[in-house]
Amino acid sequence: MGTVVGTVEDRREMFDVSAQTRITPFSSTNQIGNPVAYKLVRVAGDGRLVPATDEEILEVNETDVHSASDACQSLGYLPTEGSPSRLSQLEETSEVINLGLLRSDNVEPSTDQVNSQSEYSEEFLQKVEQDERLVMVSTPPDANIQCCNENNMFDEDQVHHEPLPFSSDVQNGCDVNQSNTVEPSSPKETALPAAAASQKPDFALVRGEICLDNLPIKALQETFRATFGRETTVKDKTWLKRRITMGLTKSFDVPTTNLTIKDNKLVGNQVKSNDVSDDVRATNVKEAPSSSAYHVNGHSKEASAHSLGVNHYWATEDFSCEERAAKRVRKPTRRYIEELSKTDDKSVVISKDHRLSEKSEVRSVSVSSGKRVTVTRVVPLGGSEVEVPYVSHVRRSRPRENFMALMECHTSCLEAKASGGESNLLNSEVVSPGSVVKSASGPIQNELATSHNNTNEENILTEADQDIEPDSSGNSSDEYNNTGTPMMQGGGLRRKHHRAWTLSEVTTLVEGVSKYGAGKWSEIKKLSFSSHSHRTSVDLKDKWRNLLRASFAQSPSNNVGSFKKHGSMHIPVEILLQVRELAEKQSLVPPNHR
DNA sequence: GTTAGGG
DNA sequence: CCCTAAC
Repeated sequence: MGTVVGTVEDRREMFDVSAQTRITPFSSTNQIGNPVAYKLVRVAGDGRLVPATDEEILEVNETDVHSASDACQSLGYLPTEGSPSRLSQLEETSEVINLGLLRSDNVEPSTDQVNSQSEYSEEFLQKVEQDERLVMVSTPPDANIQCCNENNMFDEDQVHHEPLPFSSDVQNGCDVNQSNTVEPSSPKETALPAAAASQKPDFALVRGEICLDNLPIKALQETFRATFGRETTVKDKTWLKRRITMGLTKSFDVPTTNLTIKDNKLVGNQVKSNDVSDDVRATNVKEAPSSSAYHVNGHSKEASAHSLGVNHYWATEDFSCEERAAKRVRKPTRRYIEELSKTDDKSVVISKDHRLSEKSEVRSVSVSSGKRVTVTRVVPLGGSEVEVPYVSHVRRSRPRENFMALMECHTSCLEAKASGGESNLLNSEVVSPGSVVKSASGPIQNELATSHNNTNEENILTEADQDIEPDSSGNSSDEYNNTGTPMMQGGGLRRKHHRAWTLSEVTTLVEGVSKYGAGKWSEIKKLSFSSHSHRTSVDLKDKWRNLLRASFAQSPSNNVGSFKKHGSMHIPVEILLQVRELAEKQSLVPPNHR
């Protein structure tokens, strides 16, 4: 693969984190378009990494901001002045704060960068040693496994391509690895390993797992600050870990792409949207080595794992767009979106796991080596953010209940005013919100009883009678008591208030439809159902829909007096026939005719 | 705020 | 009955 047809848009994929030893958070100190690079440092022998702290970031600032912008230019990515750069947009958009920058040394290592790098990697070593003493107490150095991920990847590369001079070094003990340097002959490779080896042979630059597990809270907080560019006062270790992990994870999300650089120029790249959208996971797991390749200066090095496990942000966006265009007229519901995002997130995690198992993971960020990454999400709560397991976020309960009750109360107020009288009813309803917490069983039985009675009585009720229907006064309080208790004894969710439609209601509805027309639900509600405080216009609509179904489901040959075979309520066939008649009539008659 | 339609 | 997009 590695075909190269690219659009300018796709150049951002150059920001493929690709094994950079740093990612670039946009810290508060350094806004938009002025990316600060910071290093992730692998701490001690176990492969754990911590992001650099602010001091270190500052150090980096001078050199790397500069080199980063160099990178942009050499890659053809121009954070156009005057208009906000893509990065800044990204920054604004979400938690995708950290978008890794492809460093220029991928293409064109300059001595400047090299120097600066070796400089501050030394500083890091010191820092690391401190950290080590601080936190690495219990972890044996030989636990250092994951840091070789990238190396393995390069190993693969070796198989497929030309041998890489430094790959063997790299594999032995996970030595310093600057594999983001594409040119093996770059001075960096000589400089850095030396520096690292002198102090800590085992020390490797980022390239693998970040283990936050054993960090003390303080360190976590610092890491947090380094990652997100802001302080945190949270002392919850778990929260911090997750938060950091998330931040880092997201920073590694970059689209899968093909991209070719030749002679320090971006020759082209290609996002085969089919490939991407087809099966992201497949791409992540296996395909990438062949699907995303960097060709630099004649050296062909596959960036596989870099762009591989990665992001679905853009990819899935395209994907879902396509899908939507194809078969959706309606906007996807929130539920749909959430479910989509859920599966998406899952796939990310899964893919990463896959890659872990394939030892080709470069950027998997897991909370600790063995443990699973918990998929969580952060929800704002009372000003602070709370992390919750990322299960379906669909609101199944009805927070709106009170609101609905009020609404209904309101409407019934109006109705009461309009029709005069019924102040008793009104009062009884208004009281109810205070008495929300009641056991559900009582009202239910009550409700059933009353509605049963109603059914019997209402057969002879006329519309005029309905104002004094026992229903009205008797049920209204029940209704609102139910409102507050959607939970049943069993703990399951139960419908808030199920009130069977009485025959009189049905007939009223039918009459209303015949008078005002189907679809004029609010009118019908207002004019015919004024006394039925509980049937909303939506209810009417739903009921009518059901009636229609019932009426058309029933064979026309049925005689009057026969009843629905099964169903909670027996709707006399004459009513069904009437419904049907109305339906047919109204479907023919233009709505405004009436 | 109402209506339509899926769930 | 509930939810929510669309109007």
